[in-house]
Amino acid sequence: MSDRTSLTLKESRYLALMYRTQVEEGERVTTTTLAKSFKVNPATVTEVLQKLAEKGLIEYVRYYGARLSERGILEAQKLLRKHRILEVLFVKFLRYDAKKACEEASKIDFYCSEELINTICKTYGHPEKCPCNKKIFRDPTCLSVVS
Amino acid sequence: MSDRTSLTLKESRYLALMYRTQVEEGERVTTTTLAKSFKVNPATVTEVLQKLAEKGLIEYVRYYGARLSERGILEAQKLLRKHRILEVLFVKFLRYDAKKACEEASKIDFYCSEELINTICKTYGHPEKCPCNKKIFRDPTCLSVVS
DNA sequence: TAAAAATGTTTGGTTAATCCTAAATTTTTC
DNA sequence: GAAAAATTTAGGATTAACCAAACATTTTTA
Repeated sequence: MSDRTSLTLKESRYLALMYRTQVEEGERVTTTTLAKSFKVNPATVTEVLQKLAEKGLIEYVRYYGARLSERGILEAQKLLRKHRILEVLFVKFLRYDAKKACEEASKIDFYCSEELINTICKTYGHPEKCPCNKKIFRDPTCLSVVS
Repeated sequence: MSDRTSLTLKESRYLALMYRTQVEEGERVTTTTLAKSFKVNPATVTEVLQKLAEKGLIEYVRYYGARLSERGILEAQKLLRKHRILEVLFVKFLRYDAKKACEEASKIDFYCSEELINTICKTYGHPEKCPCNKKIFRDPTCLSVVS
């Protein structure tokens, strides 16, 4: 059986989307919204939300909606950090445009280690914004500068 | 249901290992060998081999062993190409040592698009060897040079 | 060469992640 | 407050991975 706390790919996608709606856009996260975004049946969303609540990543109120917990926010930021650092790499190093960079980042962000991401981050001098100008979150362990 | 031909992560790992034993070391691939390598029960290996045979990627003879088919060889080379190109990137760009580069590449190789890999390949002038000196296979569609 | 040992397969499970439909429940809206 | 809309529950299905134990085959060895 898997950790009672580790995230699956889909779960992490839910968190990231919830982060963008709740924190970056200040809107309530509803089941229907998520269902539409992920093109799944609302019943599926409910299931995932319950799982995320069990794992302590969201506070979930039946028939109302969900809100990221402290830990949920941190997890979402971790994924978004990975995603955005990869975007920086793809734009700067491979000269991809922002859209393509985003697409390719989406395929691997979840699987990249934090260590790898931090190395890239250092290489680019700890960038603060991704190519589409969104904030890149700090990782407190990612501070030194490449000599 | 998934494609009758597409590969899962584990299946692709089996192919890559079979490639290394069969093609690069000229040895027979046995169920036990695979079971030990992947630390799984032999019964699990048999299952995967049957699946790979169904998908036309290996020729599988009960009680004897398996041998990669033409298509299996191509698939294995695709994955190994991705893996090795990533190693080049991590060693040259991030100054990782070969071992660390291999570890990090293993986490994402399967998920990287061929297009991404080809862009990296071009950027490094179509390298022919990975940091541990193994051959990097050519992708016929990866020919042009970055201007 | 026959029995023992090693190897490999089959059978019959388990678990986890995703997803669905239909029915039931709750909330919202008119 | 009743109908409409949103959400959840109940009950399933599928697929990927895995395992143990029983069985089959091949190989070794005495």
